[in-house]
Amino acid sequence: MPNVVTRFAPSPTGFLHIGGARTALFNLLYARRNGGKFILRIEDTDQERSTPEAVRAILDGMTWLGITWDEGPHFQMERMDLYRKEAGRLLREGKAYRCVCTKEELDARREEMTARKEKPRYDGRCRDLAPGATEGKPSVLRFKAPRTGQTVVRDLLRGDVVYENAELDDLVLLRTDGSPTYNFVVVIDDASMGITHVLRGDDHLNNTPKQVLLYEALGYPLPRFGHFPLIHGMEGGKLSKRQDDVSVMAYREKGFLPEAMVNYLVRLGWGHGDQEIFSMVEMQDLFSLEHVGKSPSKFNLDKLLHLNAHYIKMAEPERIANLLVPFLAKRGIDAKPLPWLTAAVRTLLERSRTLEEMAESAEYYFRPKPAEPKVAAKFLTPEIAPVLLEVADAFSALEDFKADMEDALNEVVERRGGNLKIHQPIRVALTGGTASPGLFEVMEILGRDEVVRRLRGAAGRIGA
RNA sequence: GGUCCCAUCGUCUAGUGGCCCAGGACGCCGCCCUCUCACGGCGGUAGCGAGGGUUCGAACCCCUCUGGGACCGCCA
Repeated sequence: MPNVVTRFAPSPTGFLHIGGARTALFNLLYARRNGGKFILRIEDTDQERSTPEAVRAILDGMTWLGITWDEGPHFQMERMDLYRKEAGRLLREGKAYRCVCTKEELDARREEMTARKEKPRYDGRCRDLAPGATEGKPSVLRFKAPRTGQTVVRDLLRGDVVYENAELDDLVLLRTDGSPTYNFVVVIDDASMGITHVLRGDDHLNNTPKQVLLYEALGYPLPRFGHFPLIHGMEGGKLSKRQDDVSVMAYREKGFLPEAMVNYLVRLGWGHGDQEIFSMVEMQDLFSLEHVGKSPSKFNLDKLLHLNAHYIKMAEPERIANLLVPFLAKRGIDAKPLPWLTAAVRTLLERSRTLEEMAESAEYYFRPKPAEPKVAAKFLTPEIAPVLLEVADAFSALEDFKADMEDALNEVVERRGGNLKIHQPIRVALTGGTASPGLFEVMEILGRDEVVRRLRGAAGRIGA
């Protein structure tokens, strides 16, 4: 048995969330760093909201990011017998009780308490009902939590957090339909799977004392807990679907590389001196809980973009060419990952922050792109038209276009007096824009005939 | 409203009592490189939330305030 076992336990009710991905990553890294095991568990006790598509989405997202698990995925729905058995045990031992309060009654009481500015919670009125009193009525099983004393959560990141038991609730263990609730199954699962370190988001900190009490009631050994801060949206507050892309896969679709994503995520809340760039292997070697921050961090797209640009620059052009194909397809360009595409990609590597940007830039390699009227008016002037034609003629006479195009162009410039500004007009004629890779690189990719064709086409449009 | 957590440049962070009149990165600005854009190089901008302590000495320790956040469900 490894001395460290961590887990990621998402509920399959949507896509893999940015925050969830980081939680998974931290758990993976902590396990790896300590020679431990990382388990994936799907928390699907909420049958209303859980879907197989969401399970798929979570698995896909993790796989894409390279967050691999050693065991699982386990599904809670397959472990029902265990939960029922443990629930029965608590009931027999007098550590849980049947509660016949209806949802409506509970809601009404909660509202009253809120109106009185009290902390809304269960008042415990079914706690000491006579044994037969709940017979035949629909009921839930509640945990009989201690009313006095304190529960201490020993948190790896926050130190000891003390809760008054009087503040804690008699939480529901089994619903009316007999299905178990989150706080109950999470304890049973973590214990039965031998989880040694429960590392999760801050939003669970206030659940933890309730779970600690359950561990004690069930007679399980306590794991270590660690709660790290949440990731906030760009405008502050929770990540919101309106303002932020919360789904990991949305970033894949926008043309982010998984290694950029993971690198960005690991730096959100964790640091290692001044280092900014981390490979998965480095993270696994260096990660430690002591260097995880305690305050929430805001998601910052600019920095992600910068990291993505970095990784695109560093990547193998062949790989990027392959990844680029679907992005080109989205723009109606049917490109196979040919050597030619790789050559084109090579020219775009250091001027693209995402694959989407690269696909956009690459358009002129595949089809002529007309210049914007303003750009055309500035660079494709009537005076320049004959020069364009002259350059086209000079090019079309070349045997070895690649080797001689620069000289040929210079000769034309010399003939015209030497200080002719011809590069930008040619760039505009060829690419439709004023920004592109080096002119001669672009021309090499396009090839002599296409260059001549576009030059003549542009000159012709000036006349018209 | 109650309970709990948190607080260094706009943002991500380094910093665990003297090495810090606070370092790196993103962004932004300027310069250099240059056929454009980008890359790269160089330089700059900007911060310890406030007030009290403790100490010879505080970004680091304590208290109060302020601000932000989480949770309070038969959701997870």
